[in-house]
Amino acid sequence: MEEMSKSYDPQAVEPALIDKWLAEDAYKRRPGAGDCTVVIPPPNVTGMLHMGHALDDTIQDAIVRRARMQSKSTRWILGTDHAGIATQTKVDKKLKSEGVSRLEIGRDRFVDACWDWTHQYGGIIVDQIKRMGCSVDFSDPKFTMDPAYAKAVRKVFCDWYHDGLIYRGNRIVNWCPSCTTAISDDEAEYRDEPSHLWYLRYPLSEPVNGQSYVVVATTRPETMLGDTGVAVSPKDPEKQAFVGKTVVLPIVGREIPIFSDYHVDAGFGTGFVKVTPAHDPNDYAMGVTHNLPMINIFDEHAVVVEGYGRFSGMNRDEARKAIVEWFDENGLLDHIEDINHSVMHCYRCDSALEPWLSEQWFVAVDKLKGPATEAVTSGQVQFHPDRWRQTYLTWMDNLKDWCISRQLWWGHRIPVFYCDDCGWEDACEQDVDTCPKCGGHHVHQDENVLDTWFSSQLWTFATQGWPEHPEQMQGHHPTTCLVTARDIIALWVARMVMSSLYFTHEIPFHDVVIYPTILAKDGSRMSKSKGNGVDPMDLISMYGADAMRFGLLTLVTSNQDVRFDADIDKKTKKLLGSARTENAKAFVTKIWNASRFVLTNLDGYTPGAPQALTDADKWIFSRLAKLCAEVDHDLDEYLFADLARSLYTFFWNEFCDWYIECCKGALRGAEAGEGATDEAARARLQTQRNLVFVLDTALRLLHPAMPFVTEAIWERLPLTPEQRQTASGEANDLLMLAAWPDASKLAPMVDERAEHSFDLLCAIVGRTRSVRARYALSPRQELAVAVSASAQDAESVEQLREQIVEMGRLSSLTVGVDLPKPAGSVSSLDESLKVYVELSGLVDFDKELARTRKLLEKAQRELESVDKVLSNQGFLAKATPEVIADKKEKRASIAESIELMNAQIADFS
RNA sequence: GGGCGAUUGGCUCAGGGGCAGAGCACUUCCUUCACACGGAAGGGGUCGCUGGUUCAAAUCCAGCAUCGCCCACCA
Repeated sequence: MEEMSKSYDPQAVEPALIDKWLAEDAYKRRPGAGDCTVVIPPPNVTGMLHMGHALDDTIQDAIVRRARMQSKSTRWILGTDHAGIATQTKVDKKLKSEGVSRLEIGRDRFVDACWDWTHQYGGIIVDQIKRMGCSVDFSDPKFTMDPAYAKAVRKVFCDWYHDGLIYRGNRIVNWCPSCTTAISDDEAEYRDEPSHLWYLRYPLSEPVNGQSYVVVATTRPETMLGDTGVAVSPKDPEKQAFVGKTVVLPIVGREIPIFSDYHVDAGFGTGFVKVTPAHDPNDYAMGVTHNLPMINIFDEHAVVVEGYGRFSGMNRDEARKAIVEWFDENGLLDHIEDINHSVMHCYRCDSALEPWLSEQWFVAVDKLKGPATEAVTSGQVQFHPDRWRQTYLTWMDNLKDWCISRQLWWGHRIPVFYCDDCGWEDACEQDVDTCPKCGGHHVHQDENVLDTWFSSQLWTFATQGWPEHPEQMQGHHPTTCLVTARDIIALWVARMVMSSLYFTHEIPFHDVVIYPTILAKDGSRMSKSKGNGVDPMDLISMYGADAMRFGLLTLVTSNQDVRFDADIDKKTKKLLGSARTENAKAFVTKIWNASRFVLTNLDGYTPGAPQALTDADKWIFSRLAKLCAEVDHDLDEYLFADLARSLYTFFWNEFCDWYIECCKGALRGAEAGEGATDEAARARLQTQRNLVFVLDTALRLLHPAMPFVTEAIWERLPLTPEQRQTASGEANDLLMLAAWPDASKLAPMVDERAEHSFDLLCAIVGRTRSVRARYALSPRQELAVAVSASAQDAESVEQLREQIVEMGRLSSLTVGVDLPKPAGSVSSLDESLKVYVELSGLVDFDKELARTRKLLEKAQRELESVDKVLSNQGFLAKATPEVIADKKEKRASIAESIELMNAQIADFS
């Protein structure tokens, strides 16, 4: 076995292990007892891995790695999303930089360019996922535009179309004039912008109550060209006289009616609202109710269409300026107010969206939302943390029909075919070129493509052979869990539940794990434009993948967002470091070094079962058994911060700080050469076996969080082939496939008595260290210690005598029941022991005297406060017996401590 | 407007009726043969504010303040 290098270099070890795992086919889907199926939330092909992905994938890997070690049937499906708008935007930009527009090259060549882009960049994120150590099935990646996937998408569309769930309609949609596509409500972003409220005068056809005009307030003066009415509130008595009258629309000269509608808020503006049904969702609703004409004044680029004189051909901003000027010049501009106006923006290109009347495809949701609600209220689908259930249910409750058409070229084209000759129309799973009705050949397909979420909603089953090979889903659907971010609970999670229930009659997953959003250190969202984003690959190159993963897991609490502590150079935007990840890196190094210590102390080792020789062994076994149960619990409940904390505390603060130190004596014992006895040699061997056992088990438990360093060490452990077997008993030499520790088998090792004994050791050793530090004694200064204890505790201390003397650097250790205070000793109460450290001649007792008096005062104050509680009748009557007993015990301990201090003061005075 | 979260040491965060915690940073000591990416010992907090419930509140409840997120609306 290769020697362990003095320092651990993740940059060398990690890539080599990835190659090894892949070469040995360890990532492949595995048969087994029990199932663990996870689909990776498909990142956009255009993307680079960001912190959200890194966290998402780390969580999934931890889940999958444990399941694999348990020899469950694991299937972790990899894939990417074609991301319609995102990809089209990038390809558009690329073409533009080459001096071509997509309109010039046409649809087919543009789609080819998108495929080229996909092939060129789709692999980047997959490589990054691989570098993180994610044990996803790289051999069978999915893509939402794969031919098989496309078939699934098409079947879903056709079935819903024929079942009457998909329909076409004229609707106001959020139109992006730059992407020239409809954007769903969920994809639009509101942003407050300083703007104005323009008060415009609309002349009445005939005066009303002596008034010759009404004043309307608008933030969009340019849309007045399309006005077909003026509305007032039915609750506004003063305005009722105007209802039924008409105004003459300036510029256009159209006579339009004044009517009353509940949409109008009498208190806003003047109480008169201009109504533009083709360019505002509310006005559209009023237009439908009142049968108003819907006049579209903009083309797809938000440029004023023909027929409006000099205003035609102007874009929105030009038209606004020109129209306001016109009103001003003609004395119809009443006044202008400043206002903060929230404007919808395209979440991709950030252009202001235009409410625009157009023909779109919709999914009717009334039949889908009931079952999808039921799946969650019944607990079949569970959210972790549970509170996200409410987000899901609220959204489901308010759900409106879903606009699924997008005016893009990149995506699944809507499979509806039209016959130009006879007007036939149908959704078809196969392309059609001859009309089945009239036999004509003038058949064309709908130009629109589907919303990206329409295809990704099928992700759990379309990636598993549905609909052509349903047997592939057998035993792997519903999937185990979906790990994702909270901002797509509605966009994606909810839609997966709806479509899965409809088409597979199953929920898509049992558990939905929502992790906190990672914010920058200042609490703002990480974003490219702000330059405050952290690239996970930078973290990996600075600290290694294990450290990044572990650091990320410590962040996964039930919070809804967390700040990542990375410092970024403001000028260069370079990552300077992250304390959290740095600490995780130190932990990786600690694991390496502790293991190196164990492995370099194995001379004469032969494998054998662990067996406790001392309370120290019993203690660490007990702690290990508890850790194992804790780790299982944390993974079962998706409590990753707790998982990381448990592992860290056990390995560093218990195993390294105390147990290994405790073992050093026994390991050295037999090295004394000729003097070594058989007994010392036996103790040494058993200590080695115990160390290997604890280390081996700990590495297995650490593996899902930190796969690399644990695998690198484990291959060097002197284990038998049986010990290396998989959980199902197959031969194996990878930790990744080795059997997961069985908590129920370790449970008998829990030993509360031994844990108490070991606490006594820590107390005595800790006290001597503390005394040395206080009096600036050399760490090498040996001290004589006396301990007064109960009979049982005295026995425990005797049991650990060797370890205490060694670790505490004692010249002598006297143990007894009711032992008197040795002269010249400093005393203290630690745990249930009175510890006397003899310091005659070593220190200045005046100093100690002053310190003791101060402590005594504090203890007396404490005693008073405890006595106050204990004399409180309410407390005695209502507190639980345990709490009262604890309090009494505390009082006794303070009293004892005071007694000790008094004795000490008497001694030193 | 509706909902949710946060507010605990200088920083990033745990905890969740009965002794206030971790990591980083800070102070002192230690290069002793696993580890200075280390060890040991320390200092540092009125748990956002105001009330209430309770024998007991950092923890539960109400209100307030600040920060943030989601949903809806915005002529």
